[in-house]
Amino acid sequence: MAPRLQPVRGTRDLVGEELRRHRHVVETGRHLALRYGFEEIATPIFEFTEVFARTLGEASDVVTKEMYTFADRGGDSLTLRPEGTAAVVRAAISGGLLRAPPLKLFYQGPMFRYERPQKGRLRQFHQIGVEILGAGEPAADVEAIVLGRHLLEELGVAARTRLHLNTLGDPESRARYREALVAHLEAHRHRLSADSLRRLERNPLRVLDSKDPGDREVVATAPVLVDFLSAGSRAFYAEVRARLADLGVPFVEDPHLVRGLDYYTHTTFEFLTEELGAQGAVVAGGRYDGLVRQMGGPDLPGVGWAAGVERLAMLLSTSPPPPRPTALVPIGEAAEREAWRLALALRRAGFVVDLAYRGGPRPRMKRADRLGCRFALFLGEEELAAGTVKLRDLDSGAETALPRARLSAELERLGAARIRS
RNA sequence: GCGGGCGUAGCUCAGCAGGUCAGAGCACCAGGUUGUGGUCCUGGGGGUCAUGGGUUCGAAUCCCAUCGCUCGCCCCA
Repeated sequence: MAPRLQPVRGTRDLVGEELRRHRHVVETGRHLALRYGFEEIATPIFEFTEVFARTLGEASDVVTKEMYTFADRGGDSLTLRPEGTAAVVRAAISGGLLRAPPLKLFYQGPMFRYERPQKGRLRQFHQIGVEILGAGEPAADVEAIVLGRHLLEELGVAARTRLHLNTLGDPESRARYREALVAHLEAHRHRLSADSLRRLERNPLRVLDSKDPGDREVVATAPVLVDFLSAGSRAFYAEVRARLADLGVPFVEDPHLVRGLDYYTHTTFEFLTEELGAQGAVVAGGRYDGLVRQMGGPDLPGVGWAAGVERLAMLLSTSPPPPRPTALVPIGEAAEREAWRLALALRRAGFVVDLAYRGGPRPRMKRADRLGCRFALFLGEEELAAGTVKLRDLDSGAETALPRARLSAELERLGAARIRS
C-alpha cells in the first residue's frame, strides 16, 4: 500500500521561488536583529506541555484546541511549540541567561497550531521574533517596534502596512478596567453574539475587536481603558509615543487592539496590512512584564514581537533571483574528464558551476539557457591543445579565449555567480 | 468547530443543457542542428478527468459521501 503522497493538511513543501522568498524574509530579519544587538537563540521544537499551557492561559483557544500535544514513550506530555515567546523565556530562565539583563534574543523557526487553514494561516507556519528580557524602560518597547518597522522597510513592504498601537496599562489598571468592562458587557449580554458571550467568559477584552455589528454597538458605549490607566501607565505610554514620533515611525492609536493573555501589560502593537485578507497582522507583539516571573524566573519585565514569515513572503513584490551559474561545456571524449577537474577547481574557488552528465554541445547549451546561466565555458580539442578555455557571455554572445590560468580571475572580474561558505 | 467556492496532463486552464470528451498552451524528451543556447519546424512521452458509490443504454459532465484545496467566521503571526 503506497503512502498518501499529499503533504499533511496545513503544511507545505517549500522549493524554488517560494523557498527563496521565505529565506529572504528570515535572513533579512536575522541580519537586522544582529545589527540591533540581538543574539540568536534556537530552542527545541517541542517543550513540556505545561510550558505553553500555563503561560498562554489554560482557557485560551490556542491551549484548549490548537496545540499538537502528545505523550512520548516515557509518558511525558509534550507539545509542538505554538509560538516562540514561552519557549524562549523558558530557555532564558533554565539556561541562566537572565543574570546579566537586559537580554536581547532573536529566534526563527516553525510553529504549529491545529487550525483550519486559510490564506496566511497554516498548521505548520514560520515565525521570526525578538524578545527583550529585563528591560522595563519605554526605550525597549520602542527599539522593538523600530526594529519591526525597519524589517518591513528592508523587505519593501512598509508602505503597505500600518502600525496600530495601544496600551493595556499596568496589571492594576488593566484589572480595574477588565472589571468595569465585564460589568458593562454583562449588562448588555442579551445583545452580544454567541462568540462574544464565549469571549465574555474566557477573554472579555477580546470582545472589543469583535467584527459583529451588534457587538460593536455594545462596545461603542463600553468604558474605555484610557480612563482606568494609572498615572504611571499614562506616562509610560506617552513616552513610547513620543519616542516613536521622534524616530519618525508612523502609528495610529487603536484602543481596541488587545491581547487576550493575562501577562500582557502596557504597550501592545501590530503591523497590519489590508492585502492578506482576514490574516492581516504581519508583525505583532507587546510588553509582558508578568511572564518571566510567572514561569518561575526572576521578576523581570519583557517585550517582544513575532512576525509571520509566510505572510511577509506573500507580501513581497519581488523575490531574490537564484544565482546564474557558469556552465561548463566539454566537447568530445578527451575534454570530458578535464572538464570535471576544471569544475572542481572552480567550485573550490566559490563559483556556481553546472556540468551536465552527458550530451553534445547543443543539448548542453540548451540546458545552460534553461538554468539561466550567465557564462558558458567551452572545452574542446582546440582548447585542450592550447591550454585555454573559451568563455562565452550568454547575454551578449561575445566569446574570448582565455589561458586556463587566468580563468578564475577573469570570472571574478566579470562577476560570475559565487557562493561563499 | 461553522459556512461559501473549487478539484481535468508537471503548470495554467478549455471541455460540463450526459452520446469521437480525453483536449490546448506552457514545460519536458528526441530530431532538424554530434564545436555553441535563446527563435523556428517536426515528432514523442505523459491524465484511474481527486476518491468511492449512485442515476443512466451511456457520466469528466447529474446526485450523494469522503479526501484535498481555497475564501470567510473563529483564532491569531
